[in-house]
Amino acid sequence: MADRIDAVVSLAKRRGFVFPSGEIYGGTRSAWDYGPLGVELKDNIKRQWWNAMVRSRDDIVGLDSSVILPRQVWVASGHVAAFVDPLVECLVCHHRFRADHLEEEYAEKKGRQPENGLGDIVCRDCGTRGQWTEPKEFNGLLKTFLGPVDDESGLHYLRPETAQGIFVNYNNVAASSRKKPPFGIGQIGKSFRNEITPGNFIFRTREFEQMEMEFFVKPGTDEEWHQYWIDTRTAWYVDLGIDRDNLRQFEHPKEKLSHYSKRTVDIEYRFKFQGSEWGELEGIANRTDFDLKTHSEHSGVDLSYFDQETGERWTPYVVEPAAGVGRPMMAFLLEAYVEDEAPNTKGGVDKRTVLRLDARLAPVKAAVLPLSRHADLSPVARDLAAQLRRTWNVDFDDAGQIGRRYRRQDEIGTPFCLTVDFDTAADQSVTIRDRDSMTQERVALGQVQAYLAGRLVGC
RNA sequence: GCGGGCGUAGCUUAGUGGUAAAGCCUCAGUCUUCCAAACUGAUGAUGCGAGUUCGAUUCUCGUCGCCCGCUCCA
Repeated sequence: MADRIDAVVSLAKRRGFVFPSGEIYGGTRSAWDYGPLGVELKDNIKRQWWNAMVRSRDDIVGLDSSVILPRQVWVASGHVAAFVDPLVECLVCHHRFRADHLEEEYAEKKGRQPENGLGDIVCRDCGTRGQWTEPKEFNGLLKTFLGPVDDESGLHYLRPETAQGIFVNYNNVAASSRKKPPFGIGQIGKSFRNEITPGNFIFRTREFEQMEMEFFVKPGTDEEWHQYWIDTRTAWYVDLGIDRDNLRQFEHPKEKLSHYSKRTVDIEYRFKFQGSEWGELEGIANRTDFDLKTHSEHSGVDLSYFDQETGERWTPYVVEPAAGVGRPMMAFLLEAYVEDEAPNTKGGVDKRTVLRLDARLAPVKAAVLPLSRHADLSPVARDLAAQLRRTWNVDFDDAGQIGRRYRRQDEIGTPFCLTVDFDTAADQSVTIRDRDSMTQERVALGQVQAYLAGRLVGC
């Protein structure tokens, strides 16, 4: 239901997760800024990915490569050819098609090339023959010009994927870290694509962040590794709180595979967008030896591997789990968003909006809430918050009624609320309330740090 | 980029060719106040630009943004 998405988008803006970029100037299409809570959540997602994919494994190392690469990289990678499409538009129904696709379809159907080019081709949608605009180049790559002189010689592309930075550093990384296949290189960073239709909140944007890992394996073992990564990556989402029923694996049809891929499986989340129920979180592609081979050919630098044990020389195959950051973030928010009911002091029942985010993802781990602004409470509470802040992101809030403050924390997914009350001075304890179970425990001030550490494992 | 729909406080909604209204949120204050509903007060909007008009939030045009579709994919 789109209501749920609307509710999350609204919450995201109201509470400072995500803002439209450049809003005071009317906003710019398809760019979003991450606010104080958004940057924490996004950072937590990236940290969890990095921990799972790089830190906790001895067969994967990290990299942070440049957004700007030599132009030849994108020629070699096939992106210049694949991302620049000649598009034509039907003059009658205004639908757009790739000119080369139309001619291919014609040739496939009739067994011959169209004699008059597009003049022979019928619009797939409205049936009109030969009424097309001139083909227009549609470039999916963002351009920029390096150097003080603004001419073609300075033309560079912003990377449409982080992966190529890994491939061109393959030798550097393998040699310096003394890794040999099977091993991987992980990277988190921004990429840029001139998407024709950005939208659905942070789902598709022209500037976006990726978490990519290129895993280099011996040819012949690639399919096994591919399946391993499909399963491993799916389990990662489940571990961080996504219901397995809201995930599915989508097998790309052979004819729609990217220019570099032998097989690609997407992990999709049930976003329930209007018009499409499922949306991709992450694509796991078997890129074969396409990238290392093409860079070997274009650069003249040999990127093959000599296996000392068997005496064989081969170019590694690459299995690539490539995730977005914004997409999982949106999925985690949607998954966590619930409106439940909680009893109030008046004997009635209130609606409660709560983000049931995994504690590892929650932007704020704990909130310290003095029962009131009374002079006896706030100093103790501030000291406690300052102490905990050395370890976690901790909020302090003493404004207004206590119930309202609990709800505010629920709304941003804070797992624990610590309340300093009028007994605290006497018993040196605070009340710790759990977001999900709504249970309360009295914990001695000296034990708070240890109590939270036991419940915020991995944060 | 093209076609269609839509733009009033942070949110949800009123309203008018002549001073733009409310609820929620937010903020300040009161109250030994543990789950958004007490009391008092405060901030805050017609997306932007042009045209018609004595006067435009209202009518017209452009632009920007959002939604749907084409397309693309993390």
